Amino acid sequence: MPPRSTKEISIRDVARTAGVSVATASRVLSKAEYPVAADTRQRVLDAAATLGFVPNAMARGLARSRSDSVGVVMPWTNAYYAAMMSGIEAAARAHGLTMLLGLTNGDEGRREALVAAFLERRVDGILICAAAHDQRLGRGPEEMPVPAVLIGRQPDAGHPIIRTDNVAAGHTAARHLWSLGHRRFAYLTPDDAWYDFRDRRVGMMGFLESAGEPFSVELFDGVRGETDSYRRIADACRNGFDATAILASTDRHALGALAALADARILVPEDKAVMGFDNYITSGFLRPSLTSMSMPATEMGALGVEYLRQAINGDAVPKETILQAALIARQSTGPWRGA
Amino acid sequence: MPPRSTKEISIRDVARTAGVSVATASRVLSKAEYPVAADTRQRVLDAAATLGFVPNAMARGLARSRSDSVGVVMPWTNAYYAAMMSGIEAAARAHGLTMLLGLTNGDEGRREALVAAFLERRVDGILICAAAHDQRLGRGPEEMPVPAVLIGRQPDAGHPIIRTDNVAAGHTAARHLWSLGHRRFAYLTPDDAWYDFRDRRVGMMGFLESAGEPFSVELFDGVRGETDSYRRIADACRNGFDATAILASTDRHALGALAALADARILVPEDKAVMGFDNYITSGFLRPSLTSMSMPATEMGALGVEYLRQAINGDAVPKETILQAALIARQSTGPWRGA
DNA sequence: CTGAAAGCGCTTACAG
DNA sequence: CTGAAAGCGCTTACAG
Repeated sequence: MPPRSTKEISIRDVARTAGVSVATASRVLSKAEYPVAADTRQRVLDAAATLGFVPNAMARGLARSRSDSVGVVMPWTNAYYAAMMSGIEAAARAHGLTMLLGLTNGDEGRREALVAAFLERRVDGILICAAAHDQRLGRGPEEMPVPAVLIGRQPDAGHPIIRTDNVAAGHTAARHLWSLGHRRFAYLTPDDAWYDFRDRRVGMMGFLESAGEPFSVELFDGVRGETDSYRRIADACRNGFDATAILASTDRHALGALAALADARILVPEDKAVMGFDNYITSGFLRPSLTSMSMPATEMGALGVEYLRQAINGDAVPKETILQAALIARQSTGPWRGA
Repeated sequence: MPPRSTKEISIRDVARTAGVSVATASRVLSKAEYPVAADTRQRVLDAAATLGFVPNAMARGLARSRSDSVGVVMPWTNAYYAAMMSGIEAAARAHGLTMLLGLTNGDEGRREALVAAFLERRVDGILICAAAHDQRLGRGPEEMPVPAVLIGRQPDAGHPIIRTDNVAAGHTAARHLWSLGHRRFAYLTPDDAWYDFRDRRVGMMGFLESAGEPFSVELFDGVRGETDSYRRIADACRNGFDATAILASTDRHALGALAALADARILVPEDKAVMGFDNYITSGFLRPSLTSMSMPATEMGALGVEYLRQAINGDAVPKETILQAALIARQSTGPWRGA
């Protein structure tokens, strides 16, 4: 492999070829508004094109103290975060920002390492997408030399935050099941340490307690994924599982539950109803199709970048923005035989 | 919002505080191996810590002509690419590389724009993850000032490429269905323009033609997603659909087919078998669970970064690396009543 | 083991 | 409308 030429062609070469100063070349190349004689401008443009000039963003960033980039820290790349990422990327592109992506893979200790790395790269802003379970407080605005925006419920570090009203989502979900006649509920969740899952449960309980009729709730916690969910519900079915409405804290949990019920020959929705959160793209094509609360992941991502841009421009940003989830009713919740 | 202090604390401040030259400060701060007197080193480290020094990666990159970053262009953030991204991010982190991410959203014209943007940022290498349908040739190694690696089948632009043997995957899939007794096949696909989907079909045909017994294949093409897939199979069911083995070019297509069959009261796998590609995380929890060919997406991503690193170091990289998909047999393909 | 100095490629007051 | 020059914050031969 031949060594790549050590000297890149620079704005100085462009200036020389165009017969102008570097200052002028810089102006036509990057200050659209700056007044430059038309023919001078053209000469510079031609020279740049001929030489195949590719401006060096690091040099530019160094000179301007601005990198036109944003750092994004995310826990994983599951469907929920993938949707968020898609919203972030589109908005970043729209604003001419490059997106630096870092994943914590559930190790929230890595979050600070990622933020530090982004800071070395002098990103203009940082987007921190919650791993819902982290109780740790990240650095606050004082220790953060650039604007940061949080997406998803997480400890209040003092940055603007965008999140979904999961209490309301849980409330809506419970009300939907209740309206179909259900009074005996089960709630499937990994852990109360995950804000979103706890909020959904709290919302459910809130509705039930305000409904003014007797009800029961069986809590299944420590449920990690679809496999866990499957096992727990399969076990329950063998031991007189009397809940008729299973509210799963995610569609993936719901999927495990649906599979367990199917294998136990329990009909959905005739015998028991199942409902989840996230409205995974696949959920409408399950049989029975899965009722779910659709989360505004893409919107939160796009809004996060928008806020970041505003903050970078020195504009004010709402301290807390709360979006709502939407009920997508499907076959898994009704018509229910008991109703 | 108070204006952020315009002057960041620099290595010069660290040097001054430590009572050494900038050169020495630089050496202890970024050349671990460089011989520096122990106490001098400590003074620099202390000064840096006290001042809260955060090295400026743009300045560093400018001086070293190296950014320690890689650009990644991806079509979307669906589950397949999300897995790939996860592999890329982990490998990049392991090598101390920052990942810049750009999405084309299916608009392959944007690929070149992304590459150009990455080049301005002077990434050390570029990973181009195929949108399988693009026939356009990207820039070749001559027009690419940094190493590039392609992931996924795409036109040969001359860069090292890592891909999955989809012909073999199609072959394996067909053989699996054949071994269960199926002779009448259907293949569901968006379009032959997508290399992966065409290769899977070609592999299937190759197996069938070599099997030495009569067979039939009904081709469903132009099938875009699960909704399309549902409609097409629902239609077929109404019009004497005689294939017994439905091979879908992705699990999402398979999902639509499964739903259509369920709604038409056609039993899977008793009456017809269904099989897909991708082995989506959910496929094992469908009822019937879905047999699928598992793609090495994460591995391809990780390997891509590995190759990039080698190329950046000037080491040779295999021109073409072909990984294999794995058969994950589940209920949707058997035991089949006809066998 | 340490330092002075040139250089990386751009931008931007400042002066004309 | 244009240019000379200083500066952004680091690295690295070169010399000692």
